[in-house]
Amino acid sequence: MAKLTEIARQAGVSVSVVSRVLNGDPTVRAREETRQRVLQVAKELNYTANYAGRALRLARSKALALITPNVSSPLFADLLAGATQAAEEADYTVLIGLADTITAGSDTLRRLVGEGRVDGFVLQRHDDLSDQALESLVANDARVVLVTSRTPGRRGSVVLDDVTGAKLATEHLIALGHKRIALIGGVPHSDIARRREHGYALALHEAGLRRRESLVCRLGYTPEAAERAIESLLGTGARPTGVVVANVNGAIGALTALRRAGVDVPSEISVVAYHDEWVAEHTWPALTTVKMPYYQVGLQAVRSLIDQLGGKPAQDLVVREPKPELVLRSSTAPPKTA
Amino acid sequence: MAKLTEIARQAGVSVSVVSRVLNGDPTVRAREETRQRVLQVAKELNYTANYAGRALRLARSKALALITPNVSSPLFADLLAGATQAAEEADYTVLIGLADTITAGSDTLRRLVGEGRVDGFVLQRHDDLSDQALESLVANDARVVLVTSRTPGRRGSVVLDDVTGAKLATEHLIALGHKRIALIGGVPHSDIARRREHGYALALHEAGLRRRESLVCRLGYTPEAAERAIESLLGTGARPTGVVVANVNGAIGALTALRRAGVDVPSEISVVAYHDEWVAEHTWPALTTVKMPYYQVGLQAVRSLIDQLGGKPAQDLVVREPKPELVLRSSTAPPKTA
DNA sequence: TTGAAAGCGCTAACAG
DNA sequence: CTGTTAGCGCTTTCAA
Repeated sequence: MAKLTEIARQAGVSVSVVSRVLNGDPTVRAREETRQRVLQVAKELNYTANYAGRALRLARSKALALITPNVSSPLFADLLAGATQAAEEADYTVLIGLADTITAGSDTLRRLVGEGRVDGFVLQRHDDLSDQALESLVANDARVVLVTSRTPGRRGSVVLDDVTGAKLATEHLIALGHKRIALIGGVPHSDIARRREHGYALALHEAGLRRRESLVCRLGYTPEAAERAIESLLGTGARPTGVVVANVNGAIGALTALRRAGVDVPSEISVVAYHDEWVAEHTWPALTTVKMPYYQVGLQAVRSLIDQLGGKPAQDLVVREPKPELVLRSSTAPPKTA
Repeated sequence: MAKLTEIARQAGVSVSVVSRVLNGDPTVRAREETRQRVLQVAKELNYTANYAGRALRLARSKALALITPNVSSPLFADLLAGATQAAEEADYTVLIGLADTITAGSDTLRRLVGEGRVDGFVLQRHDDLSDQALESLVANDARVVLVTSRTPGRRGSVVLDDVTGAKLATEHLIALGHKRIALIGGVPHSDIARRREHGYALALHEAGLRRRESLVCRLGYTPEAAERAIESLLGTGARPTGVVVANVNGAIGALTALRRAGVDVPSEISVVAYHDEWVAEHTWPALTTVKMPYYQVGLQAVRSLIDQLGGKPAQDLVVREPKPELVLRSSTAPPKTA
């Protein structure tokens, strides 16, 4: 790879001029002719700045890491796309890290920035990483922004408008005439789960419906957890006629469990899922979902992060646009007895 | 972050000693006492080597990129896990890149290594990137290994044993007594598709069954493509009683299309899919699949790559272990008329 | 308007 | 057994 000295030699100028011209240094004050010559030679030699040299000199890598518990989801793909977009705008590169290794005691994060591999990161916490663990990991580090989840006593996060989304899902069932509506939510101490549950409760409350503790399950977002939730729901005396599942994957599990139990969807029980992804179109019946603006979360998160790295105060953002959107498919219908 | 000079000062030795001790330089020949002191101080100061400094000096980043058209699949997660494992063994880091931007004219790849961000990459080509385009991109670059696909006239690849896998899927239907077996394969010019089709043909041939051109569709691996394939298959005079779909996602689309057409699976048509992933358990009916060793592909690919970077000649590998495995679920049964 | 030179943190060849 | 030092490619201050 061509380097600065090479360009300088061929263009008959010094390296410093080359560097300044190539970086569009505002104080270029180089003769236009010289400038053109430098650019010309750089192009001819197909110059690309050596990353390590620059990083060493600037003490900044211009790279960010996006840490997630799970890459293999279309939802993550959206998040990534948004993050990548924002990174490009600011000439940053985004690396992806698996959160498996991020546990309370781990110093993976500190190492990543300590080594200077990345300047900061966007962290999507694992659902069962406690608030304390999280805080001990990231403290008040300005080089981190949390996504989809946040933690008390710490600024720097971008989350979905979970309450509006969950409320929308619940309202859909209410509008269809359902009165006994169950919630299959996340694990008890997650703030995400709390917000979604709040949206659910809000919708019930506004409709004047009673919220029954026996109708809310808090086992988590996996298909298996939802299967167990359905089993317990079917075991109760007053079966729900509709259920909102706080996650698509859970909803898929719920459908499986209902089918196994011989309960028809939607005629006996309606199911609506939080989050939309392509499989929802291919389940049986096809899932009615609420689509959330994940792309925006990624976008805002890295913008925030870059702002923070630039010294701006950390913020806690809630993405409200585009608004949560109901995607009507076939898993919801009016209750039989309505 | 603590740096070498700092450690040297506190330990009362020179930087070179520190560097050698910390890197486990075989020629350490340092007094055990000195060694311990250095390690001690390094730990106290929580030292981590600055990445840029090292990369600049060594002219190697010790990082690899895994380039893929699609992160959002459990299959990719497996690949990644394998790659990460192998990378760790050799003290490399793996970055993930999206292949969207990798088109014929693009210099993204060249740039990545040109900048010195990565030393090489594992490339999973996009299905509709032609052989020529691919070759023009990677030429005979020793810093690249191709996964799941390969291209004539180029060494350095790791692929699945597609023919055995597809053969296994087909044999399963044959064993159930099916005679008219269709294939929903990949796009025509893909070498992956060719190998899978070959496995299918081989199974038919060994069983003495005739292979009918009207029963093989080559529209690609997406759910939509498979839906169209099913429609055309149902339109033909002699309907198949079993179909092997060369990809899970396609199989999910196939199930949707069959349901829409009112064709019962498996009583009227059996469906078996190539590749296993969690959704297969949750479709209706649950999909019988052939599970392929994706993890191993990732593992071997980065091992190969690291070998190549070390100057060893490029190889073309086929992963045969663990063997393709039939995962029996509910989408296959003997044909009605058997 | 341009050039010389220092120095980012590290490794390794060489000298003691 | 340990220290000195050059230099990787780059940016930037200072001088010309």
